[in-house]
Amino acid sequence: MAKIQTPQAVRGTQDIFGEDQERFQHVVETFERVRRLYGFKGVQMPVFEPTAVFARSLGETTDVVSKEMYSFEDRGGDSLTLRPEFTAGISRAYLTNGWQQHVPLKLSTHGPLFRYERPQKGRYRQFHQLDAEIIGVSEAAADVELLCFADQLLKELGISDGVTLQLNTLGDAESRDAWRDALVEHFQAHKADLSKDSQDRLERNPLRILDSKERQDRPIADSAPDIDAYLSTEAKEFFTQVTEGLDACGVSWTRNSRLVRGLDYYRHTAFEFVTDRLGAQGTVLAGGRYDGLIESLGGPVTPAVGWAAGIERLGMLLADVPAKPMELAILPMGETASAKALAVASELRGSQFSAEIFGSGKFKKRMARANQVGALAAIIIGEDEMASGKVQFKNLATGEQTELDVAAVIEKMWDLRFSEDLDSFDADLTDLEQEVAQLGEAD
RNA sequence: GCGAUCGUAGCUCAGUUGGUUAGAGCGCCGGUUUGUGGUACCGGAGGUCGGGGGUUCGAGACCCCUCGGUCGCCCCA
Repeated sequence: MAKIQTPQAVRGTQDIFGEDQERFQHVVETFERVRRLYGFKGVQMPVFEPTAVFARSLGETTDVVSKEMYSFEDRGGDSLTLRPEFTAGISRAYLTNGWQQHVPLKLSTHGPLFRYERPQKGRYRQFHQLDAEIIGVSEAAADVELLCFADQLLKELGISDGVTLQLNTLGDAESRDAWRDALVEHFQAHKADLSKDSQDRLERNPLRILDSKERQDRPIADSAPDIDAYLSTEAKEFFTQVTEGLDACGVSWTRNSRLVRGLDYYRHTAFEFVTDRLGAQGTVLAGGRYDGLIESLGGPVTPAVGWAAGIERLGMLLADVPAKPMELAILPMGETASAKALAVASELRGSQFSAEIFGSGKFKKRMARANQVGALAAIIIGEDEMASGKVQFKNLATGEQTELDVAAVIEKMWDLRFSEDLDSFDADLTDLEQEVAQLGEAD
């Protein structure tokens, strides 16, 4: 029989395992913990939606819709699309489930998204995001709360160093249109000097010329008018409330008047947390206010703000994530002991201790393995122990070994776990004391 | 979609102007040690040199195509 060629993984997909998985998991767990602190409810969304959900909300002409979506016909002939982002699906759910009754609605979710793009580091065809949205609040307080959440998340992940929050306002619809006209006029006057890409953008998406990376565009983009002169009184007031709110919460930010969004439904606040540590994929978390989106899906005018963050990108910025060590390693000797090992393992696990059986291979090897997984102790079960009903309990830190029954093992483990916690508490305390001492010296 | 660059063992990489049986370190398995973590020493497995075609007496190396990674552009988290 001819041997078949093993199929390859689909381009731009990843098999996340080992250290990468630890990083991924750590990002998600931190997000889940912090979002509760802010009272965001979790929500699970379908991975695919009718194509219209994204086509309408993102706009038919955007790159995402026109060339990056995974769209297909199902067996019933309906056009479906693997979600390229969360916001549109959440807005659809808000309308189809009548979630208006829960307003103000604070939602968070995370999961895979799909875009047909050229893969690079930190950029995949199936990628994963964290997402947070506040629907139904038109006040700037929602924008501030969302940004505080984002800021705290990055701090708790330990990656806020070198990441800056860039902030801008796009004003309300009226301000935005006035500014847009002024920009088009400005760029039209310099059209001949713009790059070819930007000349295209002038037709399609003039705001985007502002953040062009093309060298020849920079002088023209830099000399373009800021929105400030075109902001209505209300829009100006809104932005002031956002920035004052951030200052009050101790969230640092910088104004980037060139930061824009291409889509029409974006209003007021636009922001990006940016790092220079990821090359071209510098944006780590981004979002803004999208008061016009739900209306574009056929719903009532509904204010909303949200952000999304790339899990892979956050994971890459993380310092080493220590793997959670296994607490107990069980080493049975021989057939009957193997059966006994399973029983002992379930008893230990039932008492909330993590335990793994290393049942095959050389004993010496298994002992080394126990050490490698970071076990606090090894439990050895052999002929002698089977007879006595006890096990050998070896503390792997001290090398001390005693014969105990399982109940005594559990007791001993509580002590061990407690003293571990105490040690790490002491370490934290020492760190704190040092910080305080340093602060004292600084004064 | 455009441009550039790279692809040799599980991983990180050597491999001379084209020349015999393609190497090293780490990791893995085994032995010295039949029920105890480390070190050392010894041994072993593991490669259709990403894939296909071409040039040549001879290709891991040169040419073409293709797949994939990476870096820019576009777009975006």
